[in-house]
Amino acid sequence: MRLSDLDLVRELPLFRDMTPGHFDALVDAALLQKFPPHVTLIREGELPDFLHVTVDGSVELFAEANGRETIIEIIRPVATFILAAVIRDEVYLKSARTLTPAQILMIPAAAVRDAFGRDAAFARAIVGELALRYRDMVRALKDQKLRTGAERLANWILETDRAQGGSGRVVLPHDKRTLASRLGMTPENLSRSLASLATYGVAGSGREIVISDRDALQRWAKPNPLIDG
Amino acid sequence: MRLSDLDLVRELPLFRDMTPGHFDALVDAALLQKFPPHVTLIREGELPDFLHVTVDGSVELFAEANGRETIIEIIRPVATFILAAVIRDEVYLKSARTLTPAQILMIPAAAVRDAFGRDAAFARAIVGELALRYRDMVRALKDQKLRTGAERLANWILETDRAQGGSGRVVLPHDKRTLASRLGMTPENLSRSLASLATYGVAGSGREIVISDRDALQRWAKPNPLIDG
DNA sequence: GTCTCCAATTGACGTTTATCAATCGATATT
DNA sequence: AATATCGATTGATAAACGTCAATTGGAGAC
Repeated sequence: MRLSDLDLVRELPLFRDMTPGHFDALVDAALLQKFPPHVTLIREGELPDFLHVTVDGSVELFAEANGRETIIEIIRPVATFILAAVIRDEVYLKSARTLTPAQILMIPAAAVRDAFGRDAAFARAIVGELALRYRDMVRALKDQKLRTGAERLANWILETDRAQGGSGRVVLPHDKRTLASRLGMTPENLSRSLASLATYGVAGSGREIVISDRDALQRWAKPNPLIDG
Repeated sequence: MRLSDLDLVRELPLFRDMTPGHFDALVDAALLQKFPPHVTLIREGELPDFLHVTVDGSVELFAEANGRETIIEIIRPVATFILAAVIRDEVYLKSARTLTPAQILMIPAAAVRDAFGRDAAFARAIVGELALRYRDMVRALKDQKLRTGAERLANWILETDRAQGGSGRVVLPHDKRTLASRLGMTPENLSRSLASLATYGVAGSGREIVISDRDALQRWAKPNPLIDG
């Protein structure tokens, strides 16, 4: 692993306050692997072997039922995923697949549980991380149950603009079909919803969306800090 | 607090393995209060003061946005709620309101955080609880995104029958409007969905639902252990 | 027992969303 | 440059869901 990558992992809230020796033990037991795009890393229903850390590239966590499939969340560097399954040692509820070429640090589940017992700071960090993730899921559920598709899209645009610096120019981090699945709609409806937001000064072309009248968009979308974060 | 109630709390996975002294300290700092039905205990957006434990009665956790309102989950004895907000010391994302007369044990947030630092077993239990709740939220989100309203209802009936002993007679634990909100639909649509399940041998009358052909219902509802638990 | 009240149901209608099919358009390939 | 490819868009239609209004029906009040 490149030193710079290791530093990035070290600075994650989950690992930041660990005793150096314990952190080294985790990293020593870990594997750093490169994957091409569209590779399945994890299949829902299987038991967890590793805690995964996305060092580079992005990963979609999705779930299937009946013939349908939906993206639950998208992981981008540097972040961990499937922590809850590792902690409980129960089957994955989601599958994981690379969206882009990706570099993933895989830490054996047993090593994580061991470090949890030894390192109080790590234990605290795990609790904080789990509570954060829980809250993210609550937000996502509220988003889904309390908003229409167009509203979810509008608020996603506002939120993503904020995350990208607030310039009013949003660059889509992936496919529109991927975004549609994350937002809980079909690609067709994403297209139509985006077109309908033109009324509020939103113009999309290719992978770029321009917000020309943020006030109008906000008035309509009613962003909510208890949903959008 | 009655001894039997205290025993019930003591047996919760969250407290079961605590050192007796630490548990007593928590309980000493706590308040046990009785509330009438339909009383708001917590308002979303406020900062947490207490970890709540439902000792008796049931509590709905709900959220509002725009003019809409939806139930995120329903807490029944004996269980804790809003643990994640207490851990992170961040605002509630959900409001809480009694559905029935209820007895609630309220443990000061500071005491919980203190016990977390002192008692390793308690820390482990908190992690387990949070991971469990996280997974419940993932399941709920999958339920919402991957199923239609009628499918959610059918699987809720199957799951509730199982929880009630599998007799094929399900007794609704609350209002139909409450159930509708939990399932993410309107009361009107719940009515219609239930009526449509007659095709698969489901008959509802008042607060009782009878499953006369479980196989047919299961074939149609396609229950999924990675959603329904 | 009758009345009142309110949840539940039913009907009619409009909106939101999904599905199927066709077309467009940008990118990559040869 | 012509062409193949695939994501994105558009159109038409149907299913799912929400809303408004009216009615029903059962539990509690008197």
